Amino acid sequence: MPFGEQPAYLRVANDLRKKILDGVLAPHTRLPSQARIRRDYGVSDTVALEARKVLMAEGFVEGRSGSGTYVRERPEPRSIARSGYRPSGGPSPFRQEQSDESFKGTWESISTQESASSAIAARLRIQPDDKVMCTRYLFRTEGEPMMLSVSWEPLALTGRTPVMLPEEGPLGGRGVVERMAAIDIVVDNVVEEVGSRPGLAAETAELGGVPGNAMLVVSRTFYASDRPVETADLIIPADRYRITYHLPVK
Amino acid sequence: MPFGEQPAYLRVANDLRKKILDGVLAPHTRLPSQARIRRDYGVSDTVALEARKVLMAEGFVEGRSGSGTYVRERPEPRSIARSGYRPSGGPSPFRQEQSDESFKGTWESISTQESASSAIAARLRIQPDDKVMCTRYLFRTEGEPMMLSVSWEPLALTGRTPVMLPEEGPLGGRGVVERMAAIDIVVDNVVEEVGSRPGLAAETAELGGVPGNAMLVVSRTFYASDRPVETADLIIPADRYRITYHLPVK
DNA sequence: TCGAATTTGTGCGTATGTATC
DNA sequence: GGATACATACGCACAAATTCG
Repeated sequence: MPFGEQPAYLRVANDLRKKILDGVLAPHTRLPSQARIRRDYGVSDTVALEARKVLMAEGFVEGRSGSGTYVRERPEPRSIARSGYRPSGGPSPFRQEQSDESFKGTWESISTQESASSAIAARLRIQPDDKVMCTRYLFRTEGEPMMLSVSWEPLALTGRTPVMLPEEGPLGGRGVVERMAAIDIVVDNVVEEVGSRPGLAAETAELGGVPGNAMLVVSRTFYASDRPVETADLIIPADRYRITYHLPVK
Repeated sequence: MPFGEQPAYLRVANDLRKKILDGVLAPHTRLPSQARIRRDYGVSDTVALEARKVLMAEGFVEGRSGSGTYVRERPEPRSIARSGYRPSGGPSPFRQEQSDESFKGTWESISTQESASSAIAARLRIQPDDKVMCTRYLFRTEGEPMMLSVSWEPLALTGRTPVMLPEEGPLGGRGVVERMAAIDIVVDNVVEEVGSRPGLAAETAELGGVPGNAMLVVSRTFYASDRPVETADLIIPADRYRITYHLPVK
């Protein structure tokens, strides 16, 4: 690569990106195939592959094995409502009610009993290696994977009660607040810490995208007055979703 | 790759990631070189390269040409409180920027009168090209740039009042809620939308980092009952900060 | 100061498996 | 089934940056 030039795979990626942004390659259309790129740009297979990888990492295109590489739609990120504040009186002019629907999708979950890591122990204010019930979720909306979630509950609270398993029994899948109420624990406040970090390979494999795509991570802890009763990490693709908080101002 | 297995480059990446997370490979230490990975894991050059690329995309390591691939330090992001809910009813929570420890710092600002873009007009529910007061902020904590902010207020509300300029006059720098109260507008709720996107060159130049580094973007709108009175974008480096909401559970 | 060895980053050609059409 | 396309994988070459004797 002579001085001052950029790598061939970036030159190809830049040209294809420009065509996408200019609308020459519209959403849902197929990118030139790897073999086609090789001929069109006079580059090797490797360069054509690397160029496609760049656009995939940037979220402009997605590869479908056996079919082709397609330009992705880049819709305005959808909002996920994280608090249900309503102004008192009158019909609410806000749209959170609709965003709430986004959580009405389907989900899969699996629960396992584990020992608390030091990080989780600190969040739940228990001792490391204390037993916790760990539940992993994959939420979908309209069949599309939307959110990964890992939840931890101290077994000291729920062990040997009907709500020990979050998704089993009469209150299965009813949420932390209702389940805890059933064993006389009043959940009355929650702390949510919102951050963003690159997605891990295991996460992007489930939610779509490639390793490194930005994820929104919500670390949520429910409290019964001052006592933590559940903590969870919610992992959400940052390019497709935003998180909305509606708060009163005192 | 037989059914049920994962690609070799992910197997290698997973193993190296585990060593980083377990502390076997501490920050600032060198990862095994590509040639070394090839021998250690019995894989090809391509696989070793791809594995390193995964870890680089995930932000765990950074490559230095000619020198090696090094484990990055990952400092725990600091929290920025965005809601001052107190179970016992403590001090008034608005204008966290000043009352909260994490925001004890300095800021610069500059205000200009502008015409509302269509996006801002929609957020403030005014007509495009209506006049707005636009104020740009750069917040610092301990001298470190922490947050960029751009705020818009409809001049139809504040024009020809003492609070027209957010940072001037007797209530300068006192926050939206107090300033609006001075002209008999009761700000009683706020919506914050948290998202993440790659930082633009202009933003990373002011906040540090390189273009493409993830930024947390909070789109905040203050309302007087259902009327928008101010909207702002807060732009925060995602690798250094998280945003904390403390909420009651109904 | 010089030069050799190492390491990353880029690039090439090829082969194979598997998904889709 | 055949053709096409993507994804993974192997082996190699070379330039640029760094390290070290």
